[in-house]
Amino acid sequence: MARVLKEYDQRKNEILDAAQELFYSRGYEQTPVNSIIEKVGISKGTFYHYFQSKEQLLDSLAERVTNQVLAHLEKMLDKPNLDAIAKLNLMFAGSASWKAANREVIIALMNAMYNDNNLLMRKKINTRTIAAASPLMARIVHQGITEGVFNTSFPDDISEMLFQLMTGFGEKFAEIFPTLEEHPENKAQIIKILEMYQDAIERFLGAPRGSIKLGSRAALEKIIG
Amino acid sequence: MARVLKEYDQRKNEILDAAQELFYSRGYEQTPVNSIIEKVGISKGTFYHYFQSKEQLLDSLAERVTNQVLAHLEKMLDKPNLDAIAKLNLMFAGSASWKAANREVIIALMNAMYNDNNLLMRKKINTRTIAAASPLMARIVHQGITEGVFNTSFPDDISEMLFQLMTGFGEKFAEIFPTLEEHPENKAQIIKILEMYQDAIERFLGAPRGSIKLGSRAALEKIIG
Amino acid sequence: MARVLKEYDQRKNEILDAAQELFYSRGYEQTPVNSIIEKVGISKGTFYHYFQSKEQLLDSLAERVTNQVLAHLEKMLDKPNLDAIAKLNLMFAGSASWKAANREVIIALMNAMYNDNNLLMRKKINTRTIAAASPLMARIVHQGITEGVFNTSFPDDISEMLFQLMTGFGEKFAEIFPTLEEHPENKAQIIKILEMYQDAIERFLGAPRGSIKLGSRAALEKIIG
Amino acid sequence: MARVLKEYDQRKNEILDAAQELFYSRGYEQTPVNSIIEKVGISKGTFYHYFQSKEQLLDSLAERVTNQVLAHLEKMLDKPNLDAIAKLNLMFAGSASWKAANREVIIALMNAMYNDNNLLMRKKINTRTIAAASPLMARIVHQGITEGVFNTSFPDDISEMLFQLMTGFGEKFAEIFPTLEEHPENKAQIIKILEMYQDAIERFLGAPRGSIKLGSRAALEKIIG
DNA sequence: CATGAATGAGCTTTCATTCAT
DNA sequence: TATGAATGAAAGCTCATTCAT
Repeated sequence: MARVLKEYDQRKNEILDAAQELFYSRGYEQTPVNSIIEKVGISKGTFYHYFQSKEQLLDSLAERVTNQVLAHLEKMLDKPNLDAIAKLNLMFAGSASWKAANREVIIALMNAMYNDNNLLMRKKINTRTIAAASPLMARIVHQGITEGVFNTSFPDDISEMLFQLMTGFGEKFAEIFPTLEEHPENKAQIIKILEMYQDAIERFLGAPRGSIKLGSRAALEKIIG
Repeated sequence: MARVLKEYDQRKNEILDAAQELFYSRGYEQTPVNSIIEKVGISKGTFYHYFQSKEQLLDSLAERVTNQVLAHLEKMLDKPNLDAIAKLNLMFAGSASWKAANREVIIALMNAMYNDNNLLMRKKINTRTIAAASPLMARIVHQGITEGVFNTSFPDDISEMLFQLMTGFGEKFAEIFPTLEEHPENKAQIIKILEMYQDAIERFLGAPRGSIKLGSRAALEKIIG
Repeated sequence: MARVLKEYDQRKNEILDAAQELFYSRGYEQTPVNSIIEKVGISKGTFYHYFQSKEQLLDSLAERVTNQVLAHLEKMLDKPNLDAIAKLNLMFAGSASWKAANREVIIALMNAMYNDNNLLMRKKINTRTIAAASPLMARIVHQGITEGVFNTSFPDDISEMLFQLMTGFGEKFAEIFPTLEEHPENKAQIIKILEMYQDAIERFLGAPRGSIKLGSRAALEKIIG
Repeated sequence: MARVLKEYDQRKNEILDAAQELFYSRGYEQTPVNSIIEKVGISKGTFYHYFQSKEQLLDSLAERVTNQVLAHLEKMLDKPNLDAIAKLNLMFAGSASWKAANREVIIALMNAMYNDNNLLMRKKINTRTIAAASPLMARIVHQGITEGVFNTSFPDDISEMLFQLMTGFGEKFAEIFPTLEEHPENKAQIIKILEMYQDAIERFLGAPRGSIKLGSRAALEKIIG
């Protein structure tokens, strides 16, 4: 193999990129180190020059994804004059994977994330994201209470539960979405479930009926047709 | 090895028993078929006589566990003159793993189930249980609506969400519980979270404040001290 | 590869035989498991069916060699009417590798055993042999004391030292022997060193001058010419 | 890493120092080049600038150790008016590792040298030391013969055998010494074996009874208590 | 029904050494 | 002199599954 020298960080990210794609599509356990290095075009030794083990690579990956998500969230929420409900809806809409424009990408993403081969990776990313994002969300909940639009006795602990619900919705959506092509009648069910989760979050937070949007109707229509 | 003849089902259940214990304690992927047959005291050939593959064994196991849980639930709910809230609380209390009497057993169970090595098995059992138990719960929700104590527009879909919440509480509990020995101050947090989940379920269902009990206070005290 | 079924012990010994030959000729560390299985004509899995690890194979091998040596010694010494000196000389002569008839075999054996690639195996075999054979030798020493031909205050500990000397002689012999072809004048040195070791053993044991023979002169001549 | 320029020999010795420590504590085969360069704080390239290969480093190390030992011996024996027995005892006492003051250091040294991971290094150092020190010892033996206190027909070859015995004693000592803490009763055995080796050397050289001391009783007591 | 020897592709990891900079 | 990214052959080992008996 021709020797190609690169900057440390660049090479490291190349490996992380390749691993992310492969882990998403095949799962962590089902992805041999060999596949990763082939994809990057490096040798075994180079891989282990950057990561002590395959598992450590998974951790690095989870860390990177979490940081990206968080940076995205923080940037999005950095608008002082937004009210709590707007911020929350922004958060939901922003983190919703469906904002992506086309079906194929979404299906790929769904298969990637909500796949039994990927439970470990998902768990790691989820745990880290929840830990890091909970304070952000807690701040929004407090703001909502101050604004008089939320009403809950558990502003600091509630965020974890909200994440659970969102994850739950994500899984349910991922379960039904791929069936739409063959069973267009399921479209109604998706909408119903969306409304159920929105209703749940509203009740949870004691927010006004119809205030919470897990995604704009327009965005949803764009995807599920 | 001496040849031992046994009734087909008995032998099959012996294998399932051994596998269950090993999968719980080490995880599915981390348990080689060899360990299972050693534990049971049978040969390779015998194992593959009863199960086509290791994965098929996992499925059988998930099915068996689900059936047990379900039988338990159905038996428990087979009391026509119980009101919906009583039934729901019975369901929560019954499925709560903490009803077990002593700390050690609970810690073992927690480590068994809420362990990253066991994500796949947990997922399979969860999915099956939710699918099978949702109709049961839906019936209770409908009963509650009829009785005028519940108020929701999604009586048929809500049960899945309720299971999610319960699982979520289980995970949170499993996370904090083992720390109690060293940090008794976390006891307050467990109680707070319990109350949060109860509050959430009440709000979801539109049930009266204080009506839902994820477990009696007495039972909880018995365990967390 | 065609599946060839064999009895457990037979196959195990086939593997030990192959390993012994390879370890002797190349050394333990320098012999990959792959070479062993190729030589035997079995698969990786079969190898690990019989031995948990490569190191465990080495231990088994050392054990087998030791047992063979010991069985040989015990059989040889099982003559009640032999006096101590005769027994000891028998032991030396018997264990002397040079009793083998021809040069090539001896050179091969020498290279096999007294080779820096083989230090670990040699050490393991030595340690085991010494531990097992010391009591045998101690008994002879005691017999000699009783017969009035030996005189030492350390009859029980001396055997280990005797083995050391024999090993030492073996190494020295192995060092000089291969040079004889090119430097026939070294023949005298070998004889001198042989006499030195004999003299040393006699002095240790307080045995009569000229009583100890590490090998008959005739046998030696036969080999070194 | 900042580029650090040092005198060639100084840097080379730094590498040798690090390697010596690591080889002693982990063994040659078990010490990767990476560990050495990390310890020294240099790069891969620098290492290979000073040593062509890892094996060549081992040889350099063995050479250095041998030279140190030899220099020590020569300095010690550079006293014209000492008689042969005194010189020999000085040699034994001087090379005995137990002259070190405290248990911990000795145990560390024992573990370092008499460890199966270190057979190769030990062999190399031994071989070199024996080759270099034998003439020194032969001179002492000749002196002893002249003085009428030694009596042997093999003054020139005997030294190698003496080294073997000393090594043998060293190994035996290393075997028993670490057990003393738990089994104080082994102390008597150590003393007995010491006496056996002294007796052997005396008989060997034809030296007067009680003349040879592998170490002063006082020094021994100081260590084994 | 039961045995257990046999398979072999596949895994992760190691590490002495090279070489462009 | 010095750096450290890159190499890649080779290692030991795992384990679900097969099949002759």
